[in-house]
Order: sequence, then structure tokens, then C-alpha cells
Amino acid sequence: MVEEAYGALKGKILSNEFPGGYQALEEDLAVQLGMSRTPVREALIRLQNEGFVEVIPRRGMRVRPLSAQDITEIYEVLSYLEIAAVEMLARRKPGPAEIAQLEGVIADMDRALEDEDLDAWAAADSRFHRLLVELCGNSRLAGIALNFLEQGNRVRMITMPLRSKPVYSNVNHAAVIEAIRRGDHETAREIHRAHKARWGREMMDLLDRHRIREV
Amino acid sequence: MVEEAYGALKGKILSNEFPGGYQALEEDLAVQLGMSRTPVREALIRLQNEGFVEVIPRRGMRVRPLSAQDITEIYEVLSYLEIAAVEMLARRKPGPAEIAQLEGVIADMDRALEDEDLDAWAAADSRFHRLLVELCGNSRLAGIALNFLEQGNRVRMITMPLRSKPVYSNVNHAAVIEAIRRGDHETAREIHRAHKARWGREMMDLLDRHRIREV
DNA sequence: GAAGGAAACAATGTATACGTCAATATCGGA
DNA sequence: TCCGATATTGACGTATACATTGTTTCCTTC
Repeated sequence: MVEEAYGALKGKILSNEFPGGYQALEEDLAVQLGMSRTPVREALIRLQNEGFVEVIPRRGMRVRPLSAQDITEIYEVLSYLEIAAVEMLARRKPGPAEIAQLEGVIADMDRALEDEDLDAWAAADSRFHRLLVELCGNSRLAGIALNFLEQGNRVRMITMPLRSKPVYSNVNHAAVIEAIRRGDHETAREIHRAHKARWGREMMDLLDRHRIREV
Repeated sequence: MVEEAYGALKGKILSNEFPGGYQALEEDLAVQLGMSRTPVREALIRLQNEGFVEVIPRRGMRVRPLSAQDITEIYEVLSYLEIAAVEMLARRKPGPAEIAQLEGVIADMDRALEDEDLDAWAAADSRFHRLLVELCGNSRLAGIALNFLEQGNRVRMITMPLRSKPVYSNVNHAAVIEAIRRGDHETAREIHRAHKARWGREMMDLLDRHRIREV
């Protein structure tokens, strides 16, 4: 049941059904989920460790709002982790099956872009980044990076509708994969570094221009 | 009380009083700590999230033994994180007070080396790495890196007595600080990268030579 | 003697009860 | 009317009770 509570709560947070600043009492969550406080509490402890919520005595849990500073931090860490993952992936020269997986996701991204289906594109792009870190060969790095990807997605869900078509992402990703296939870890790293830097800048610009103070 | 349990258990794990593979039942831990199972459980959830233990149904908690593969992963992540921290630190050009802090720790390391006091040296070296990541300016990166530093220390406690005097560490660290002071992030990063790579290789060699399979 | 099944036991996962502490509201006095 | 003190409410933190489930042991049968 703690798994059930964890999944349900995290889902609501990631989908912004529980937006930043949302508060709820343990008791209420327990009733909502049809269980007692105990498993809810245990789920909340996990979510707190992962940085999604904070548990405040007598105030219940509170979904941590992400300030501009927080978002900067998250993107900074994520950049370093993903760049590391790309470098490691290129160094270990993944097999054709793994390359095919990555290319499949890129194909999805291309298709979504042609169809102008932003939701499908976002889903595929998210899968691409997940796949990158999952394939890097270091499960610990993958675990941390996945957590930060999820936090980043919370932000992206807000900014996605505000931005223009992300055409260059697909090109960059394809180039990264090509470099990874060749085992050219320096090129792969540099392309991905530039990509993450540009993406981060655009995201912060968007938040700034739309006066979004927190998410 | 959950803080108390968390601190006590983590302390025993980090000091190898609970070595890798150690098992204990929730009930026994509760009695040992003079509290009920509830706070112990909550502490164990945190320790599990941080990778120190695993909770196995009907087997209680088990301190996760670190295989050679695990140690490689931990050092790899730690390297990337520390290198990122050093680069960030150099970019933001810390003030004289922060530089003085770092130099103070280096002085401690030098003194410990002259006195041939390996324990003092290890403590100071550990403080140095902690400071590096704490000063980097990104609290999230610092938090993760601290966790991995602690896991790394578990390994170092084993290998420390097996190795020769770590003279070159002090020199490297001093050079890193000098580069950070100048704001020369590339040099700082490269020195630290080389340092971490060498250290990691030596550590794995030691484990290999002494046929240490897990910690 | 070995294998399979059943029963008892043991440890967890969940629910519930209770004490503590903080926040808020109410009442009295200035 | 406003301020302060006290009382009451309510939520959490911890303890405890209970049900679930896996494991082990013992007995029976082949």
C-alpha cells in the first residue's frame, strides 16, 4: 500500500494536480487513498527525501514550490549528470539494439514534430532523456538523474505551451546518438553540453518573460 | 526520535560497526535504541532511499554490501559531482573567507602528514571534499555529493591502513584551491579530474591486490 | 529414508489508540 | 474596543495491537 500511496501522490505532483504550494493533511490523504495514515506517512518520507514535498508538523505535507533559484539548481545538476551519462555511454559504445532504441525515440520525436503534436513530442523527448541516463551503465547515476528529470518535467509542463516549436532538439539528439555510435565521447559530450545550456537558457527566459515566479 | 534512530544507525554503518551484510530485525533495533518500531521504520526508509540499507520482508534490514562494481559506480558518480562542484566554485570566485576555510583544511592535512597521523589526515581530507561541494553554490548537488562522500568513506576506512602515505593529495588540493582563487575553472577542473581518476585507480588496485570482494 | 503437506510460529505491514504540543478562539479585564 | 491569558481543539509523533504472509519444522505416507 505504501507503493500505491507513493505512486498516486507522486503522479499527482508530477502532473501538477498537486501544484507547488499545495497542502494536505496526512489524515485527508489517507481517506482519499482509502488507507490509514501509516502507509501515507511512509510514502511521504520517500517523497520528502526525493525533494518533492516537505512535511511540516501540524501542517501536513506541502508540495515544494520551485523558485527560479530552485529551477536553476535542478537544471544545473541535471546538465552535469546528463552530460556525464552521454560521455559514459559513448565510451562504452552501446550495441546496435541500444542504438536502435534511441533512434526509435528520435523517430517518434520527428513524427510528433511533423504532426505538430506537442504532447507526443514532449513524451518522446522525455523518454529520450530517460533512456540516455538509463543506458549509461551506472545505475546510481541513472537513479539520481531520473529523479531530477521528473522534477524538471514539472517545470516543463508549465513552459511547454509557451514556447515555439523545439525543432533543434531533434537535430541535436540525433547528432549525439551519431557521436555515441562512433564512440566519440568528446563530440557527444560537447553537443549535449551545448544543447542543455541552450535549453536551460530558453527555459529561464520563458519563465522570466512570463513573470512566473514559482512552479 | 526518528532523527535519533537515523543518526545512530547511520553512524554505526559509516563506522563499520554494522559492516556490509549486517542484518537486524526492526524489533531488535527498536529495543537496542530504546524506542518502538515506528521511528526505527521511518529511519530505515530514509537510509534505504540513501542507499545504505535494504529492507527485506521478514528478514529485517540489511546493510548493503558494496561490491567492486558498486564501489566503481560510487566513485564514478562522486568524481563527476566533485569535478562539477570544483568548476562551479571556480566560476563563482569564492571570497577570501571561503578560500581561507579551504586553506585551513589543507594546513591540517599538511600537519597530519608531517605527524604521520593517518586518522587526522583522513578526517581533514574528508572535510576538504565536504567543503568543496558545500561551497559550490548548488545545495542539491551538495546534498547528493555528501551522500556519496559518506558511502565512499565506508570504503576508505577499509583501504586507508593498506596504502602508502598520500603525499600527492595535499599538493593537488592546494593547486586546485589556487586555480579556484584565480577563477581558472578549466585548470581547477582538470587538476581535480586527474586527482579523482588517480585516487579511484589506486583504491580499486588496493581492493584488488588484497582480494577484498566487498565492503 | 525421503518427500510432501499441514500447522505453528515469527516478522512484517497496516490500523488504531493515545499523549503531546501548537495554534486558534474565546473570555475577561483594562 | 483591544489586548492578553487561558482553554479547547486538532494534528502529529509514537506506541501498541492485529492481521497477513512467508518460513520452518514436524508428521505422515509412499
